[in-house]
Amino acid sequence: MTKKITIHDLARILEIDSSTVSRALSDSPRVGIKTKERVKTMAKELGYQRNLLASNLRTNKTMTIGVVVPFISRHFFSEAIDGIEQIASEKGYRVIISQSRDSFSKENEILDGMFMNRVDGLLISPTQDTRDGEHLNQFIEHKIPVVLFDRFYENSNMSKVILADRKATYMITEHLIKQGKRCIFHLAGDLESKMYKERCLGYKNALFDNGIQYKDSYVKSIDLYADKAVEAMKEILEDKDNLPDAIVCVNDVTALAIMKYLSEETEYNVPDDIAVAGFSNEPASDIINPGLTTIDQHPFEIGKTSSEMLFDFVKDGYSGQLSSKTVVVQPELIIRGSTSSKVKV
Amino acid sequence: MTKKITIHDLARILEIDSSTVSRALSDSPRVGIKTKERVKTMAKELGYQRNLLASNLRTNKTMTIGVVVPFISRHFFSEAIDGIEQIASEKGYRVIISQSRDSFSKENEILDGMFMNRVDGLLISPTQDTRDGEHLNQFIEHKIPVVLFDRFYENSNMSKVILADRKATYMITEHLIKQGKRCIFHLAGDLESKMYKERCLGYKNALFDNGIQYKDSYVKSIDLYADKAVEAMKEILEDKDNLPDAIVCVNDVTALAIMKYLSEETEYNVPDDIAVAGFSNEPASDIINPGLTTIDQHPFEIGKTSSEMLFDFVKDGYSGQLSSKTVVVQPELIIRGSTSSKVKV
DNA sequence: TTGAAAGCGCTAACAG
DNA sequence: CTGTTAGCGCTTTCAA
Repeated sequence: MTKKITIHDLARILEIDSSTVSRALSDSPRVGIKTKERVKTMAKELGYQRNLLASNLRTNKTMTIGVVVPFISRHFFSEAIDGIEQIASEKGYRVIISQSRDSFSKENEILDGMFMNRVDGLLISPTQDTRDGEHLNQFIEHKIPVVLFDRFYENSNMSKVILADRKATYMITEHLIKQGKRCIFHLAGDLESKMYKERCLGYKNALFDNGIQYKDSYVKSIDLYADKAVEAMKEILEDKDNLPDAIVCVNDVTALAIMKYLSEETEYNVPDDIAVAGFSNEPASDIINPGLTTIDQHPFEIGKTSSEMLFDFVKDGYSGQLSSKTVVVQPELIIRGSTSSKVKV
Repeated sequence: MTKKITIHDLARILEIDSSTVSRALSDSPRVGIKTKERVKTMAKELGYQRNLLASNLRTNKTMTIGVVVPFISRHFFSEAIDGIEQIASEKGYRVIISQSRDSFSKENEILDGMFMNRVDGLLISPTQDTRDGEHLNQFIEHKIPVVLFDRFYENSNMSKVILADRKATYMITEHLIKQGKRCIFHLAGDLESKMYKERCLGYKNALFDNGIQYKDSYVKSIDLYADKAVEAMKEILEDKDNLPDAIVCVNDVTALAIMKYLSEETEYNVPDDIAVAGFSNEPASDIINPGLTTIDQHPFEIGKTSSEMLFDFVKDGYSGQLSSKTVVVQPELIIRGSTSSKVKV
């Protein structure tokens, strides 16, 4: 193994001091132009690469931000990460990413790891089960900026970038009502979770505001998997006296599963008998026929925005007060054939 | 800002030496059980978190591996990363991920950064344009294990985990032939790229082995975007004397776009008039109707396998020779309605 | 079982 | 413009 070159090696060869080498390599104005060149040339020649561990230890900065998401491979998060990464790399920061797999204890481990690695900032979309910000305290205490995105817990007075979830389902539901739908069901997620609670609220509010009757049995809270969704739909369809003419799903995966089920295994037509709406605008929702009406959450923008907010804090060194900022991203209703036969496709 | 606690702080408070604290915290047998407890309790109480920068600098290990992919948000890669992350976290390693956005210069920057951060190993799926392993040399020279996955360049004698691409398109094409298709087109990617070249070869070989006639005009090489694919398809359909009865696409995105185009804007029926096959088994391909016949590349497995291979090297410290291992993952043909009306849905 | 001391590679006062 | 010196926080010999 070729021993790694250090500034001392360069210094010895060039017969100057290692501090001069260090300055030369970081383009300090306090070193002669000729020496600078000599150093840089030699550095290149020997394949010198600065040891960031040492450098970071010394400067107490890592130029690295940590990103924690439940699942990297989820469309929403991978898009958001894309946005985050773009901003970070523009600012010369590196990004380290971990997934909690929606496990609170894993999330804790990750956060400890990131703290030990001395990230300069943290972007996190907490697990479903995260009910408070206790585990983020070590960051706050040491003035390491934290920005939550997409998901957050109640009463969190931390900075965050979130979607207007309530408004989103409100928009969907209102749209369905305008289509003449009157018996609108809602396929919900875990209602203990702030996000799904909000989405459910938007749905209910829209019904209420439009004087549409609502029954508790219209809301089904399930584990958000395709098979669970189909199961729930079957149950719903069994009650012949209370058939839905529309269903607002809390995400696209379940909505798509239900559409597939309806078209392949039942006689119900989408959207005429039963309209189906999703949430997320997954790529697949534009590919199927009819297309799935859904909400675009602009994940890429959310990533960019939260990242920009973080860097504002990083730059100012949290100088101001612990000002907690909240940016609410506006959802976009994408109307496709699954709720409206007037729409082509 | 609460000053960060160090082992020296603990040492001072407990009136012992910092080296003892260090040993206690890393559970060295060379420290008394009682002291160990005292240290750990106090550490917890004060919220001590080891500074990994210092620790890593000292031990010259970071317990971190680097992962470089073209696009994080691409289904294949996010699944692969999932697999990688799983193995790494089992072994107690952290993962730092970057995307090259298929830019060779960005890839180079990333690699330099990872080297400077002293990753203990590297997993990389190079850009399209990467034609040699020059920029990986610094890792090799310093005996930092490198494993390529999915993509690789020609003549690379580095360890890698790849898909049997040629076999995959061979399987697809053969399947189409068995369906009675005779005029089979191929929508290819950049044929300078090893991977797409291989896929094209598989297609050609299958035709040849089955005595099916082949013309150069059957292969269209395009930029792999949905709109380009539709464009190419339109062109193909213009030549009424040479209409295809099947088309083998080099990925799902293009295949799905073509299916959508055919069903919405033409009279051609899929699969009876024109069968369509893709490559990747994107989630959408199972959701549309008819389903898209495609290849499952087992990205999660590829991630796991390459990660396991890397850790074998990391563990052995590259001890053996520079043995370069290659694992070829077998593709799985997923037959759906887009190529076979006998398959339900 | 514990302490003393050195040093990983780098940066940044301070001096000259 | 350059050198000297100290030290970031940790681990690890060596010595007791």
